[in-house]
Amino acid sequence: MNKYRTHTCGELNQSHKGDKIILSGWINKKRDHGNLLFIDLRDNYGLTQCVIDKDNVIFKEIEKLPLETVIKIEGKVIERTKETVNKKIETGQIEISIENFESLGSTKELPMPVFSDQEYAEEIRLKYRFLDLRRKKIHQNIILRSKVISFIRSEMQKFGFLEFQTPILTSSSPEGARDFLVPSRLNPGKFYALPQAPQQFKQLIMVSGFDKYFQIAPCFRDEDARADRSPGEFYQLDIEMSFVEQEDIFNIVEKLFINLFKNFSDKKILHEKFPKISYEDAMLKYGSDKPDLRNPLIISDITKIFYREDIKFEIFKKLVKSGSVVRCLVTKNTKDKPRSFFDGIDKWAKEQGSSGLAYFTLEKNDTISGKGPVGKFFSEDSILEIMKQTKAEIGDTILLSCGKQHDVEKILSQTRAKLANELNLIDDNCFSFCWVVDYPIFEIDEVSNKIIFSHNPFSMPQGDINNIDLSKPLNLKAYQYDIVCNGIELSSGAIRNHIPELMYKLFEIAGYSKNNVDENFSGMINALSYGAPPHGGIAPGLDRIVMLLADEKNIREVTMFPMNQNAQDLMMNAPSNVSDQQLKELNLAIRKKS
RNA sequence: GGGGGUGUAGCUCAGUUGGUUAGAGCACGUGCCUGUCACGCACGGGGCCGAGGGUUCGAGUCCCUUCACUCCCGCCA
Repeated sequence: MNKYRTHTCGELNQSHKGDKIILSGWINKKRDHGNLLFIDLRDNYGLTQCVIDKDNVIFKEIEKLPLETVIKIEGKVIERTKETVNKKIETGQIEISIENFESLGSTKELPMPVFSDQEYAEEIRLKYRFLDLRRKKIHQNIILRSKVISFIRSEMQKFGFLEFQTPILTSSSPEGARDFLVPSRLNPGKFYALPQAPQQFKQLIMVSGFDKYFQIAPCFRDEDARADRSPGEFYQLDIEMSFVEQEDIFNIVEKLFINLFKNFSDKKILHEKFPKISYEDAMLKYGSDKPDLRNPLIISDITKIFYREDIKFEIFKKLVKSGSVVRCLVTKNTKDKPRSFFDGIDKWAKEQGSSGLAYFTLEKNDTISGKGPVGKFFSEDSILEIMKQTKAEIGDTILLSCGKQHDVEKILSQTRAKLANELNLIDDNCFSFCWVVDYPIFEIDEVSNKIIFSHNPFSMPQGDINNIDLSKPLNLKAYQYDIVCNGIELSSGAIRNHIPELMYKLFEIAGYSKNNVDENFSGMINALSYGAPPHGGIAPGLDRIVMLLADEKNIREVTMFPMNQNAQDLMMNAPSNVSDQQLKELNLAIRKKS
């Protein structure tokens, strides 16, 4: 209790009847009857209706206050009559009879209303974020975020993890995303980089013997934004453990996630033991390494069928002979969908940059046949074979894509999501987690045609580490894994490669010489040479976890002060120009645009 | 870097085939109203129709250019 309030706006009820109280908060809403005025007073904790009539000398004054003025109200708690109780708010059993008030903070005309469930343009919301954050939904989202972080901290500590901070100013690394750079005043011409993740530090923490580490870690990547990706910065629950195998990490993370999601959401968790899907399987069955398992549609490879004589689909057959694959999706019982539906899907697929989708619906009269634009190319026998391989039944529709494997995977993955959406196949009231495992260490870069690391260069190859066959690098799998929930990639992690000699060999395959590695990863490689424990970890994205729990589609809805798509903070005017003096101290010159 | 969508009052939006004075709700101002909780009623102020150029007798509306925001692709080990 102080001079501003005896209670909050969310706590008064009949038990306070007759009490003299003081509340402070914002004027959320006024209902002015001329001789009787209702004010809904709002603070972080709730709403309380306050009432005053014209007999009070301050009536005229308080009547004039605009919405969102901050006021202090002194008054008495009155029990409402039965007819006037408001069941929609916590304090609806009572109201405050206003005896006196004081304006604590006046307001200019509002650029956006606070009391409204309407959607507003992003620009105005970000510029006046402090107003936007007063609004109920986003206010609750931010509170949820805080509670989620507290919960995670307490769980991790219970599991025996220690929380450490790692440097924000560190060195640039050649692998991965574009770095944010910070010029060094004391070392002219040199730059720090903000960490893309505390990857090397967390491994160094293990080498230092701390055994189990976690951190709610800020990560900085200078890449373009998406709805589920903030520009600039985001947070990870960074975890690393010593003397562990992949399965140990899985156990900890599954426990944490099940507790977390059960605690903060009523949605059903489909598999409490997260299914494990190999990268290869995921790419085949879902066309993506972040499959939404709520979606029942599965992709099948039917390339081989196109070698049959009794299929006359010459375009596909020709492509298959030159190395293309044919894969398909099956929609159940869609025989009554109008032709325009599937033509629309085909048209959409072409707009996504693919060569389109062929389709036919399985029909049975005297014989089984394919109905639709390309159905006539398939004999009854060939259709039976397709039905066998895809488990399709009469009345189902087969949608086919033919092309390079990578392109087919991509378009069928998108089609899978689109069809599920349009056919309403996804139960939005559940969470479906899975592990994607067995990632390849290397892949071929499409542009340069060279072998590059497909994910993390620090991951441990699978197999006997004393005797790994490096002759076919593209076949090498890593102890590398992702958690996916409802089609959203929540995190990736790995058992790390803690053996310098092996690391040099892998880097060599990706085109880095020993000197090169020594230079770029000196901190890591040096540390690993002085008795490093086997270790591994993972780093779930915190913002995306909160997004799922808050049931939001956009990451800015769970971020307090986000930047816009062009990485600008409209409220603080960042980034901004700096003085010549500052530039001079940093030995920097701005190059004029040509 | 590329593609899509949007841009009209402080906010959310409508605006017909190109037609004379650009509308509504909320907010704001004035007045009326003693039980509302999205209070109600009346009146009022408020607009470079994102910007620039063009077509036309005439452009919020059609064309071109450009800017801003947003979604997607590229990118994000």
